[in-house]
Amino acid sequence: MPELPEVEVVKRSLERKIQNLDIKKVIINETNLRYRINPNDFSKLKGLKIKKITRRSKFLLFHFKNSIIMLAHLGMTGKFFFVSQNNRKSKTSFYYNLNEKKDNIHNRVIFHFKGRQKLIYNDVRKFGFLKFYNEKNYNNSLHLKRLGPEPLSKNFNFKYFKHYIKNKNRPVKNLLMDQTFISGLGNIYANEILFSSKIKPIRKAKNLKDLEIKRMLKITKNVLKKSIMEGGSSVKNFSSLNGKKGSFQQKFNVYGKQGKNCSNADCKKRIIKIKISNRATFFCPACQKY
DNA sequence: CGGGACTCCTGAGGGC
DNA sequence: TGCCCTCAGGAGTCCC
Repeated sequence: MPELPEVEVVKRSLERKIQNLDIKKVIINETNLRYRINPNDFSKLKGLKIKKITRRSKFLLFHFKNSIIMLAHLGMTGKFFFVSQNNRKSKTSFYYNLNEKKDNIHNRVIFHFKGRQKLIYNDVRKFGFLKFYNEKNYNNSLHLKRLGPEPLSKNFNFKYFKHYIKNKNRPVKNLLMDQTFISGLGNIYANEILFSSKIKPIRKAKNLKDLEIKRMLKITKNVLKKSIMEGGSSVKNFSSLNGKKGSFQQKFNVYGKQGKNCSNADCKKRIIKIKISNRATFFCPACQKY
């Protein structure tokens, strides 16, 4: 799933390519994404340049001329591709084997630029969306206004964390996935952060000790930074294009590893899988005992 | 108001 | 081989 590091990587690689290109036309193959597409929004883009792309949490913001902002969310399976003149598809996003012919079925929106380049929004499951705002109102949008701090910002700190968890009976894993507490984590990183922090996913948030909070803060930031540097953990090894499922999972310590040996060398236990709030949760019963 | 349950969607994978 | 079932889950909405 695209989480903060993957979205950040997409942002960086896309921006280099499409900044200052002029939109010639936009072809919409599917209007029924997470939110129904209004083709009029896209026809207004004709002749406009993309000034810049920014990221907030897992959202991408395309800043066009005329103060138009397109808010994009990749959902589960959303991907952007940039296709240049030589027609070589440039992967800016991840995960699936891009057997191109077959995958073209899922090209939902295609932005054509002057000069024959294209930006393709591809999304198998249609959980993602493209929605329009302007420079004045986007921050108050339904999607952005309630978001918690960026994990890598200094606003995500001990004081904030400690204050927030007071009286919170929820499992700490739910807390990590709660976008109003911290924005940008999803199921994979929540599982991995708890493993590295040696904290049991069902632990009640309010019972976390100060030292554990400090450990989690540090690990959260480190895991995300490292993953961005490596091009997004879940993208790792994907560039070979073989799309073998195991190739991206091998980076993980617990996610999808139920029944496998714990990756800590001195631990003999196997990773187990449970459900928390109906979400798959993986942990080592020995390393994450409390 | 907090938080759990449900919902959208399609393809992969397992069982028989 | 093919059919059917379950699972994957971000995040908005509903409801207790």
